[in-house]
Amino acid sequence: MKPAEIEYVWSTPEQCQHCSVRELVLFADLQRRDFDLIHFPIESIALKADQTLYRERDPSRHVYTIRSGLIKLVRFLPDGKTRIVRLLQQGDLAGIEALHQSFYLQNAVALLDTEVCRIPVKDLEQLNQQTPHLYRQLIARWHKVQEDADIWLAEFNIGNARERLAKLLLYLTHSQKNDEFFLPTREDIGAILAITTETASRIIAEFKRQNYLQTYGQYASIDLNLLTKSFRL
Amino acid sequence: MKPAEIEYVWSTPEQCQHCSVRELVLFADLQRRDFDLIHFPIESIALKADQTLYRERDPSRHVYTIRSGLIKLVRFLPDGKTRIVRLLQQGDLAGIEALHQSFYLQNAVALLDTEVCRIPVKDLEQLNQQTPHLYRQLIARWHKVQEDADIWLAEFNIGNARERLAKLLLYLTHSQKNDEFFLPTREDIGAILAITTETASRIIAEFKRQNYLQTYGQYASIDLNLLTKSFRL
DNA sequence: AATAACCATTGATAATTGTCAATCGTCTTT
DNA sequence: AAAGACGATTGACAATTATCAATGGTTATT
Repeated sequence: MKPAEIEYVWSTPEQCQHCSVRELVLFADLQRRDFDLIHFPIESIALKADQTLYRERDPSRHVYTIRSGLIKLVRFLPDGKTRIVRLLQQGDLAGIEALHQSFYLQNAVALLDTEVCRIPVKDLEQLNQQTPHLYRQLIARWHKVQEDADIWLAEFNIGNARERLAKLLLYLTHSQKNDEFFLPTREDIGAILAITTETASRIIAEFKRQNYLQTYGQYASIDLNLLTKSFRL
Repeated sequence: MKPAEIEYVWSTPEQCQHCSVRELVLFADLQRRDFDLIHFPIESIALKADQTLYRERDPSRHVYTIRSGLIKLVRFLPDGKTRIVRLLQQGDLAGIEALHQSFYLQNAVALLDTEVCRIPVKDLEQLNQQTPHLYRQLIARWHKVQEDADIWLAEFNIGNARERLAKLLLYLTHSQKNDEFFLPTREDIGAILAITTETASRIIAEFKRQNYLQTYGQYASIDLNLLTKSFRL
């Protein structure tokens, strides 16, 4: 990306069409002059649903800022089972482990059509040495890894399946501006909560019957009052 | 800690008695001259088993390097249940979230008599600005948070209770030099694996009967061959 | 030594979840 | 429109785990 383009983006973010830096929350603290330091290419990548961004053990030469859409981070276990260890959405940084290790730790797969910006790690590290304005956001990203891990470990893995699914629904709504949110397939819900596809399906169906949940294709909305009261969340 | 003391530690690590910097793996990459930059106090703290180092939502003004012992990071859920979200041992950094947030995310409780070094965050941040040799290790610590979280999410929460307990035992041995390792109480095992105390006890007892496991008070050792073959780990 | 406190273990039973299989609904392809 | 593919749902039953309760063992305290 040429400096002129960055300048353009920086000055009139509204008009950003391609690979907008405005969405790169990782660069949120950068000052106008910091963008002059960016001489490396940042490519915008459009992923279709189900496409893989990177795989576990792939050489990790880039990190990816998510501009829109939804990414699942998946780990395959020796026994063939799979586990979704995190969901990433707008503003999140995928592949952050590239900052310390030469390969990725998980598989990153798009759940929806998803746009990401690809940032070379080498250049990012160099930029970090040239300006102090990046560091804070990097730490913030690492911090979010820990926060999310805590939530996933503590909230999504304790109590019975109904309670866990209720917490997942809350998590999915909270990260949306409007009421509707993307509801993963029952198989993916199972991989998130460590339950079977059938159990996930049964509970989703039950929640729909009890009007806790309405679904519209792949999307859904919840009745927050009913749900929180029923589960004391 | 005075520069002279640091110098002393640096030159003859064997003779370190109090709050040895040698153990501070966070400072592993620091050069001799970097230690001259450390003008802030690093206190050594001795925790008895069951003592709390810090609590969730406490103001987070320090990070803690663990010199010896074992720390559990605990989260209490609204419904009164508790979950152990990570174990920290020698070389690990407790309270790393202090680098980005003004309060701790979890409760840190010693499982054993534990020695930690207390490092003020403000000073650590300043040191990080004065020398480039700290950054790498900080990233390494954040990275480990993610690695551990992945393991805990993927390994300890999939499969039935017996498989999960087998994986926990492997995890506990792998982090020890010798064969013996600290075996948490059945209640803590339950809080790690999201099973009840009784289930944990039943399986531990079963493993002992099958000679997968021998216990010696709070410590234990496993028959690695038997265990891995029985569970294809 | 006796008692108390605490943790581990075990039993009996209920509740939850997994497994295997069939059906339903929707969407795509022919 | 018909057939096929795929995911969601449901049923029946088995396996696992939780719950409630009692007992055993160890350690600390009196």
